Amino acid sequence: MLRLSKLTDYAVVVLSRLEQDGAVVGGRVQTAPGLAISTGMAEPTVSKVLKILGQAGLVEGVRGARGGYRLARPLHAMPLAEVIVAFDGPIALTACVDGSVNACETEDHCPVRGRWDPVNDAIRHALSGITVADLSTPAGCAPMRAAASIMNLMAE
Amino acid sequence: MLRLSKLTDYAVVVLSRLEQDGAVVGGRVQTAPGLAISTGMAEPTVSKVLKILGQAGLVEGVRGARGGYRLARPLHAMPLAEVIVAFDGPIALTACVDGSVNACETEDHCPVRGRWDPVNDAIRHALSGITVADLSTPAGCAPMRAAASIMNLMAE
DNA sequence: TTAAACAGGACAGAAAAGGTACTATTTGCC
DNA sequence: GGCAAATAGTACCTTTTCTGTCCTGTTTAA
Repeated sequence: MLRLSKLTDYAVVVLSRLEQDGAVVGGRVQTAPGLAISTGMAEPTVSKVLKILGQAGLVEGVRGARGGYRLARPLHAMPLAEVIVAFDGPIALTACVDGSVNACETEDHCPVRGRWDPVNDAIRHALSGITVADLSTPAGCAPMRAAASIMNLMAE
Repeated sequence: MLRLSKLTDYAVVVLSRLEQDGAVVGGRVQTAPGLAISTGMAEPTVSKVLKILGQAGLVEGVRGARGGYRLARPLHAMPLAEVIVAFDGPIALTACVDGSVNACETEDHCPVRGRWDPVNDAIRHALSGITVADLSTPAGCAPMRAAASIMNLMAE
């Protein structure tokens, strides 16, 4: 139906892990290699996720030796929509969107112009109440080999 | 953010056009070539859209000479979600969601597993109130700079 | 000075989407 | 009965996008 990037899912995992590791606001930092190990994901992939999260202002990167990442905000103050936007970009309903403005000029038949906006708004509204904290499990959750599983799933 | 197939958009156009042409329940039928002309889309593409809509039970195909398509239901009784499902499949937020339950045997380790469900539900709920009729405009439709705007949004 | 770690960009392989073409089947009409 | 129109289904090729990885540069604690 609607597709999210896998990186978005990874991001939630990484963010959850950061919180579990105490890499929170004002806390100590966690390195990308460390997160790669604890999440079971490949290190370059974790790095990529963290870089994007950093650009989005969701995590704070500390450079240099003894550097790493920590959450820029508590997860419960981090709207899921921000994560999605960071990885998937703003709502993009393909279609009339595809260049060729001139091709569309001749078509005053198209009854759909701009009509997806209510849908987009509805989805944004639906997402507005959800934070990353709502997607991360409580403490009891053990480290995840899941990443490997996820990759297997991807393989299909 | 969230991506829909182009065909989904085409479908809304075609459905709207069918209604405009009076190809409604119990009405006359409209042919795929005819719809291609009136919508400005390529004929094979229109055919593809109509076939899928037919399989989804949203339009009724009449075979043979003088055949064509008509709406299986009024647009206001046609949830947009059904159209989306027909073209984009059920909600599939990354890996864990679609199929292959057994591949995720270590599911109790995955902090995210099943956690996207609330998101999916929220989106489904948001869409549940929207019908195709809500997306089809009355006759005098404005040209599309809106599409260009959307495109710019996407581009970033 | 060195090493650890982030930052940024670039790239090849893989997957999916988009569009098209071809064939088979059905059915109204002469 | 035959022809033509139109849907139904399938398969294919091209293009685009995604994914994951690598490389180089920059920063900074020890």
